[in-house]
Amino acid sequence: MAPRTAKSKKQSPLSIDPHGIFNGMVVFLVPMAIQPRRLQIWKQKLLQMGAVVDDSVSKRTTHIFAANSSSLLQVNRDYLKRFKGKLLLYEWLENCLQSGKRLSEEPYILKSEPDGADKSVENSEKVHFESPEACLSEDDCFDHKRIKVSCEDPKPVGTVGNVDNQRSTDKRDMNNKIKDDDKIPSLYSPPDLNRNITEIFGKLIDIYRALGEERRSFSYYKAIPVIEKLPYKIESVDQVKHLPTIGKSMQDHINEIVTTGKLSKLEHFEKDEKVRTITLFGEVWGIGPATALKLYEKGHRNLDDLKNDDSLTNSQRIGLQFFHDIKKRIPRHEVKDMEVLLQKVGEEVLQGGTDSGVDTYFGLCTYPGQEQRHRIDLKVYPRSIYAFGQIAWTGNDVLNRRLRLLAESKGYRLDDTGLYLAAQSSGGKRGLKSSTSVSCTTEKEVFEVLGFPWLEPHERNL
DNA sequence: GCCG
DNA sequence: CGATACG
DNA sequence: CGGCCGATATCG
Repeated sequence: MAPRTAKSKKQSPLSIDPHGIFNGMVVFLVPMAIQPRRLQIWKQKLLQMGAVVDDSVSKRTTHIFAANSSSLLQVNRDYLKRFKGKLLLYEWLENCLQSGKRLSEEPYILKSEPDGADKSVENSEKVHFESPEACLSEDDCFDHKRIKVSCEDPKPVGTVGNVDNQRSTDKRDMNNKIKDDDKIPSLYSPPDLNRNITEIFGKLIDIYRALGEERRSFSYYKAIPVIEKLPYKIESVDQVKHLPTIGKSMQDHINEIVTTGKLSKLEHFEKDEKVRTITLFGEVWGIGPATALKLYEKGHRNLDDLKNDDSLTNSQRIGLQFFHDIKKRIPRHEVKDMEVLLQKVGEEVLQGGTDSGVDTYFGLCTYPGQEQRHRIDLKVYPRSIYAFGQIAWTGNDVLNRRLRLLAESKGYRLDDTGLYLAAQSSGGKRGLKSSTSVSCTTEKEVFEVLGFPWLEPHERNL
């Protein structure tokens, strides 16, 4: 069994903003020539942002959306004749969502053909195409257009379980420095057009956490990916009003940032010596608010002071030692390579003798708000390997060396990637529970079972 | 911090 | 175990 | 107002 399976995150009921940019609209969507999935997304967005979506055209309908004029044949003629609202191309919707604004409808108006109902020439002119020669038929034109405009709907569900592909462990893969994520904004490369905001929010995460305000910190933590994935640069608060996780306060902050370029609240924090110090301490892997405060009150004021403190745990010591390295992001393609390697290593180390086994948790986290983050971590435990998101780290050098050795024997160089393999094994309830009745209750036992020489913590050179 |  | 921490 | 992530992972 996997030590952990992906959490199937239930779709949080998205908040509905009756004053969103689509407010007042009563909409009918012509499903023809549209992928059901896209339709579903649009419907959801419309609802979310103040529109009403009907299953049929009625008197109250204000807007009908269609992919093209032929699609309108699906709509009852009589309804269409009486219809006084606007007939629009779906493109309008897409562009509104992309820009976050309610755009002018005029360029997107689709005329209904009262009679004859053949392909309308005017329509083609309303929406002009960059390469008309490529347009064999109207439908082709729309498809063409749609492909260029639309971004694939990224379904950020992490792949879970054993790797099913990518068996090759050639160096070729490692050296393959292709930037696979430059062009298409997707899950793996969010547009990130609002770094001015997310950067500041990121600092607030650390600050509030260091101050012990975990809840508040977590709010910013959740807000960042929401902002990160926006396909447009925020220029006004209005573009952000409807977003989940962005409430009054964050809106104010965003407003201040986009208008003044800074956030006085952050600057205030950064002027405070104590806040600055404990925030710094809190950035050390393994040091949280409680410890940070304790260290501060002990009189420590910088990282060098900490190095001489003997109260640090093993993890914290490593966190300190690799203060910068451990924050580095590992490119996805490298992580993928590592995973393959680690999987093999794990199999060798454990020889398939456990029921927790060597599983990989690979892909993007499905934790709330985290699914769009552009990062991947690797965590390696004695019995399991997690490819997880941001960093790989270790607390134990024995396994570290062993893995590194194996890695290098296969032509990988782990040093460059800042890969620190974890081996903070814990015994107890998380010991090896195995169908083959290998059971350990202490860390030492685990090591013995794994065939590692046991070293007391103080004997482990780091 | 946000949300219900 | 509770406390603490991470992403 | 009160509750709020993780079938969290680890440490002492």
